[in-house]
Amino acid sequence: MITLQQAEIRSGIIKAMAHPARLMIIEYLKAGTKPFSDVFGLFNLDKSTVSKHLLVLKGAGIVSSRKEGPDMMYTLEVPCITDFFGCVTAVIENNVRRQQICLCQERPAK
Amino acid sequence: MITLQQAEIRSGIIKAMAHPARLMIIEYLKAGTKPFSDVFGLFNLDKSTVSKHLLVLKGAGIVSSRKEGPDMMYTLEVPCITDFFGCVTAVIENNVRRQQICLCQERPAK
DNA sequence: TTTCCTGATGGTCAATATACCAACAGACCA
DNA sequence: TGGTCTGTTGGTATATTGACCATCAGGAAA
Repeated sequence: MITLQQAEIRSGIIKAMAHPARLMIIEYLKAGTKPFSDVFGLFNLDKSTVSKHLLVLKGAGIVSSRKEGPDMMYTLEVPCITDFFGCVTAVIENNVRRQQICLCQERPAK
Repeated sequence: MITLQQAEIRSGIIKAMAHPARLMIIEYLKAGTKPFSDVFGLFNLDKSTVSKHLLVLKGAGIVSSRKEGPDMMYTLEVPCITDFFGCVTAVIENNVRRQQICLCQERPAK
């Protein structure tokens, strides 16, 4: 059985992924190292907000950064992270099947 | 590229995992269906707190519940979730290697 | 030097998450 | 009918998160 301390460390990593913007950043960096400006361009968010999201991912060890000329380059350190999304998708599909959530439209009132 | 809507749905699942107690519950239920009382016994937490954690996991579709006699039985619906922990462990080990965190003891002051 | 350009940091505020205790609800037993 | 066992729900207090704006810091260009 996993200890509470182990669970806390793990949840630190998972918390870092638990935000839509950060998931999008992870997906985006899967294609390779990108400059901050490209990541920023994905969102309608303040620069500071995007910077902080990247800081969270960096703090968790999921991405790394390195200065390159005027740009700050961000790299996904642990690509296996994205393998997990397959399972998350399985959860979502299972939920849809069980009609716990519906992505298409409301069910007609009975 | 993943859409914002997809990212929001995914992050809902991941948020549900992003708590030490809920990670421990997931690990625990990997061994099979268990009654509430067993899950409760893992923690020094109020009954209501454990019940709410289970509700979060259930809401995300990660576990399901079913009444069995006097007990409420909880089942892990998506065992692939735990495969992910291998990657999380890889992140942690990478962090340790890079000395971003240290599980053993403080480095001597230089 | 002064002026950009790039991105990080600090402050603040609203929303969310998480814990506890207390009270409740359903099933079964006395 | 009341008591007990099981787990859930409601209320509340506190901590954390995430957004914005404003400001700052470092390097390149004028």
